Amino acid sequence: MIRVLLADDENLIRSALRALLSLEDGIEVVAEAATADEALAMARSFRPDVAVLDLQLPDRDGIALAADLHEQVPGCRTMIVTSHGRPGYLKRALAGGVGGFLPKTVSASVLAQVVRTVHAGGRYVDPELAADAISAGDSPLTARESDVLELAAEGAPVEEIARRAALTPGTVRNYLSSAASKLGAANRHEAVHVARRHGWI
Amino acid sequence: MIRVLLADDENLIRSALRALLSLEDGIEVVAEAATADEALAMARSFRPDVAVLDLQLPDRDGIALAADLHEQVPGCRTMIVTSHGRPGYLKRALAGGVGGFLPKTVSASVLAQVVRTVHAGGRYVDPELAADAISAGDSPLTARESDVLELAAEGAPVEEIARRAALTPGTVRNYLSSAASKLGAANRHEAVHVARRHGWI
DNA sequence: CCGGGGTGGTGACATTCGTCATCGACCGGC
DNA sequence: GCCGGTCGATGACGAATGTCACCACCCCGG
Repeated sequence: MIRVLLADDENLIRSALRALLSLEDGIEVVAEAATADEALAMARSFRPDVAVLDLQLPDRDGIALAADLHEQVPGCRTMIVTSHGRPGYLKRALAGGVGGFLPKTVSASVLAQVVRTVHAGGRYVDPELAADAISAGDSPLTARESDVLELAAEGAPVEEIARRAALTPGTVRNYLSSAASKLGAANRHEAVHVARRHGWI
Repeated sequence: MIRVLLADDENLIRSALRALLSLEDGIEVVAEAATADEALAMARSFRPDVAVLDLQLPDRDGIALAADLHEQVPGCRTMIVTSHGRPGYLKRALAGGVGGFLPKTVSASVLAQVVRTVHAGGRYVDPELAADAISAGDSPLTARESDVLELAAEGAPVEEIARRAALTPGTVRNYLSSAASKLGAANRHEAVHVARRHGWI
């Protein structure tokens, strides 16, 4: 019997997934959590075999949670289910030792199959997401460029970004400018959109 | 027996909801659709009592779909389930005759109860969303301001917005300026964020 | 019929932003 | 030890943007 932990902030989805997985032979949902912290606590006490995580949790993202789980609950394999299959996330997830990465558009039988695959130590990535990730490639941005672009995401003026990044306004504009040109955007706001679409910020 | 149509682009969620609702007495899922067009066609042939719609469908949003359903499939009541409970959407939905509006964070039992309430001709709105909507109030933007702000959402320069809106760049700047000041934003990009958060665009 | 509000426009002005050249410091690899 | 890349900064220039004042038109309600 594969013991599964579910982590998703949406109650409805969570209980729905539970209902789905319970219909499968050899799979048992032993715990549910709505936040990453809750999931971590649950995992420590219930010791599940596989953790099925949503990518976006209220307190932090599923990738960070997976890393914590691997560290604190050895023997618990992880897989991520998400609505927004940005290529960058997939790379980060795989680099973090996540065993499966699926969009929520897959069918229930695929989900159950992937739970089994991951439990057996295998890996599974949705073919379409994989294709996106390969064609999208790595982020061309440097670490600082990503930081600054992220701070620009809310539409704040350069001066505020500078304060929040502890940089000179001039430097901020340089980074934004180079980021925008790397992303083929006309300005930083379009650059934010491009980077978001690729999962680079 | 309440006959239900499910419309959600995410296969997993859809079949999970089906599994959930099927556990309830007196509720039967008679059709599933992944797009608005598909849902419309399904509804015409299956004549469901209640349509449970996702807010975001690939071809158009759940509110527009609900309007089409009311027109083309009389006797079919509608309710919307969503991950993103922006206040503006709720208002638009209720104005469009939608009977129920829920976030996906509700429990399965609430969902089933709301299906029954809506089927009986009643209305149900998640209390928290209702509170948000009331406190958020109406959009302070005029029709044109909203249009222009929406075109600005992708970070396009003023000139492109002007072309796409068939306006002079100067006029566009006037609208954006007044929209930003109404929203308490320092620039149009921040204004876009504020408007998005409230569901006004 | 008059006023107010929304729409669409013009012109001017100051500010912000994008771009570029250039500089120094630091770190890694060859 | 030198070279290249990233980080951080400065200054300068032109273009884009935000802001304001003001105009005209239309429509609707009082």
